Amino acid sequence: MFSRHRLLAGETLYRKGEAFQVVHTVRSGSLKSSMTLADGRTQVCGFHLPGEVVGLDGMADGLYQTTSTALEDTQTCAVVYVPLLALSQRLRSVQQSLHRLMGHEVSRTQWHMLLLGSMTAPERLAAFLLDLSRRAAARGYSPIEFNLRMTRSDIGSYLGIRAETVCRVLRGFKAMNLLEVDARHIRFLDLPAFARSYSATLNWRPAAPLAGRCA
Amino acid sequence: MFSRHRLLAGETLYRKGEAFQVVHTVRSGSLKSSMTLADGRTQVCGFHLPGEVVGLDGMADGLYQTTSTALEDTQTCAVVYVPLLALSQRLRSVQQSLHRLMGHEVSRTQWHMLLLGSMTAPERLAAFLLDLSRRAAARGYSPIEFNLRMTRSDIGSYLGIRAETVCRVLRGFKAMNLLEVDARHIRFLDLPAFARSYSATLNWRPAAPLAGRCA
DNA sequence: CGGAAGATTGAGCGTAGTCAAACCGAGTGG
DNA sequence: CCACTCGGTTTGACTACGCTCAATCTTCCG
Repeated sequence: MFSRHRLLAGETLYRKGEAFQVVHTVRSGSLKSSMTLADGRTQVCGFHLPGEVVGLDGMADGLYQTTSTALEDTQTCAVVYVPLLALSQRLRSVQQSLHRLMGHEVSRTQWHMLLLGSMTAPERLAAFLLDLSRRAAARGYSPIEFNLRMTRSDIGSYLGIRAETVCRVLRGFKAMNLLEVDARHIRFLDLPAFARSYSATLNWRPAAPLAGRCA
Repeated sequence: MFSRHRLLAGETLYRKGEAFQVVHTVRSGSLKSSMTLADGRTQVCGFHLPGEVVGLDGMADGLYQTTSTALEDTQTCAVVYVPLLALSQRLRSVQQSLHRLMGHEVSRTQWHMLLLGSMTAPERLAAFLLDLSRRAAARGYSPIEFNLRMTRSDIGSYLGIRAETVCRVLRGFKAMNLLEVDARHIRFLDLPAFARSYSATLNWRPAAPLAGRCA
C-alpha cells in the first residue's frame, strides 16, 4: 500500500493522462503541478512542500489532469488508492482525513481563482510570499526568511504574470524596504507590516497533513 | 436526509462562513458561487445548472468557503452530509460517486486557473460559451442556441475581465459572423468552426450527476 | 409611466506584456 | 584554473490589451 519514490530535479512524478493509481505525500524536496494548452502555454497549478499531498486531481475520472514535476531532489511516499478507499470505508478517521484533504484542494484552487481573477500583480506576489511564509512556519521553519525553490517563470505562471513582472515587483518591494531579495532567498524586514498592508490577500490556510505515516 | 429548497432570483443558498451541513443538487434554475475580498472585489467561482452539485467547498473544514446565489427562481434538493458519509461507508457506489464529484470539482477549478492565468479575453469568452454549450447539450438542450442566465458582470467576474470587455468581445464575435447575440440569447452560426478555432480552450468535460434521486 | 439595473459604446489611460540585451552563477571540459 | 556554455535573472524601451470613467440606451418591473 505504501512505496517510496525518489526524483531528481526536473523529473516527473506523474503526467497528465496517466492512469491514477496512487496519491503521494511529499517527504522531502518540492514539486510543482501544471497544465498545458495545445499551443504550449502552461499554467502552474500549485507547489507542493513536505507534508503535503499531491495527485488528488486524478480522482475525477481515473486519469491525472496535471503533470507533477520535481523542483529539486525530492522523495515522496506513494499511497495506493484502492486499498485507501477500502480503509476509508472501515475507519471513519481515514474517510474524514481524505474528505478534508479533498475539500482543502477545492478551496485552495477556488482561492487561487480569486487571486488570478481579481488581484493586481503586486497583490498576487504578496499573497504568494505570505502563503510560502505561512507554510514554512507550519513546518517549523522561519516565516520571515526562506528560499524559493522555483524559478521566476514558475512563480509567474502560478500567478498569471510574466517572469519579468515578478522581477520588477520584487524590486518594487525591495525599494519600499519591505523585504530583501538575494536571488532565491527572501527575507521580510517587517512581516507583520507586510501582512497588514496586503491583508486582503491573506485569506487561506493550509490543510493538515494526511493522518498516519509512511510504512 | 433530503429536503427541498426554493429560491427567488438573488436569494442565497448559503453564505461564506456558514456551517456546512448539506450539499445541494440543482433541480431547476441556476446559481452562481462567489468569493469576496475585504475591499469588495468579488470573484465568481462557478455557475451551477440543473443536475449539478453545489456546496462541496464546505467539506474542507466544515464552513462554506463561497456564497451561493440564485440567478433566477431556483429549486434545489439538499442532501444532509453526515448520513451521506455513513451511506458512503456502506455503499461503495455512493463513495465512488462522491469521490468522482469532488475530483471533478478539483479538476474544474484547476482548468479554470489555466483559463484565468493563461488565456486572452476572447479565448476566455470562447471557452465559457463552449462550456455552456456542452452543458446545455448534456441536459438535452440545443448546443447551438441558449440563454445566458447571468449578467455581463457575472460573466466578466467569472472570466477575470470587466463587463465592458465581455460586451466588446461579443461584438467582435458577432462582427466575425461567429454567432448572433441578442441580449442574453446566444446562437452559434457555425459551432464546429467556432469550436475548432478555439479548440485549445476546449479541454474539460462536465461531471456526471450524483447517482440517485431526490426523495 | 417612471425608476433602476443592466448593457452598450466611446475616449483615454495604465498595467503588465513583448522583445531584446546584458548579466549572473553553476557546471563542464579543456 | 580558466573559458565556455547554458539556464535563469535582471533591466530597459516600447507596445497593447484590457481597464476606467462617463454617457447613452435598453429592458424589466413596480
